[in-house]
Amino acid sequence: MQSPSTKGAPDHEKGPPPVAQRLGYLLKQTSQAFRHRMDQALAPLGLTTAQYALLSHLREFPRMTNAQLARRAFITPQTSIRVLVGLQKRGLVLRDQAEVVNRASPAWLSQEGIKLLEEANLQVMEIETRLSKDFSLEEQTALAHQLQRALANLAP
Amino acid sequence: MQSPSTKGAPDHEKGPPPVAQRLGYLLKQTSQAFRHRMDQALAPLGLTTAQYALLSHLREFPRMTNAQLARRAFITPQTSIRVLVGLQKRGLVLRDQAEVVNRASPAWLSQEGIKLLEEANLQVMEIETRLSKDFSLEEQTALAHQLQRALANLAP
DNA sequence: ACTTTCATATAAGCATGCTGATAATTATCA
DNA sequence: TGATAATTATCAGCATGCTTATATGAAAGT
Repeated sequence: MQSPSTKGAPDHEKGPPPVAQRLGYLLKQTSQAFRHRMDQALAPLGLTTAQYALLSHLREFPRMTNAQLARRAFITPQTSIRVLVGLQKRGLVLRDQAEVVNRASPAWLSQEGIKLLEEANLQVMEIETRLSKDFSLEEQTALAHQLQRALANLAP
Repeated sequence: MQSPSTKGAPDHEKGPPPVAQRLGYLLKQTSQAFRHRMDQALAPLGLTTAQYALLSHLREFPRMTNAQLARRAFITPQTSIRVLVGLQKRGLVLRDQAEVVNRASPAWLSQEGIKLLEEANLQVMEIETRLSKDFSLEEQTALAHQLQRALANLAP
């Protein structure tokens, strides 16, 4: 089977490289694999990756509003509100209507939420470690820096 | 604002590092940004990133069946069939029921599909280039290799 | 004071990723 | 041969990302 992209031709006539070799594709594949592992590890706790992420952010910075949470997680507020309300209905996250100031309603973790998050952290750190298990410290920071550069390059 | 994860404490008591510093999170963020750029660039052509990926795979290896396509793209066949049928309904992808062998129905691009893909490629290669615009060739391959290693580490 | 602008919350709809099902066909083995 | 296993296509349902849209307070400008 011969791909049309690999036929010899002058550069200006050549199409794009095979999908499997592109950085963007590799990035997606790796990130997807990571997400998949996370979902599998968290499922027994009744959590998804997005829910775990939201709990984690809220643990680091309690009393964030939905808008702040969304900015921190780099998702739209419409996406985060759904996850937030879901966790609130399960009693893992609390929000006090009485505290609403400027239309913004701060959220924080319940005791139950903190407990569940800590259980989840055990699973997640294992995956996080596994991802870079044969990376030296230098390689880990190199990867992080390169991803940050790539991210910056993509900014508008 | 002080995160609970950054308080000084013996290692065995310390919680996980801040979310924003974790490799998995950075990976997701970068991949998401890339996907976002892709969706924006492809929208004027009426294509999504997933549709573009499917068209690209099919251009490289025509006559793949849905199952083969899914394996190549590392997604489930249930996901790819939806995208495939959508493209088929728009006439960008063709599948001949008469050619069904072993229950498998091969797919390929219509002329229109090829044309649209080639337009899309112009946009996409620009983003792909932009991602690594200030990377030396060595840095590019280093990033690719590290992502491949991480991917392998995550494999079951 | 009135209007225009801004930030927030939240709903709704679409695409894509997943899992869980079904049905059909082929391959395999007892 | 007849039962069991594997492969394929495809449906349905759920979560999460996005965009578009609405409502409501707060702030700023004229």
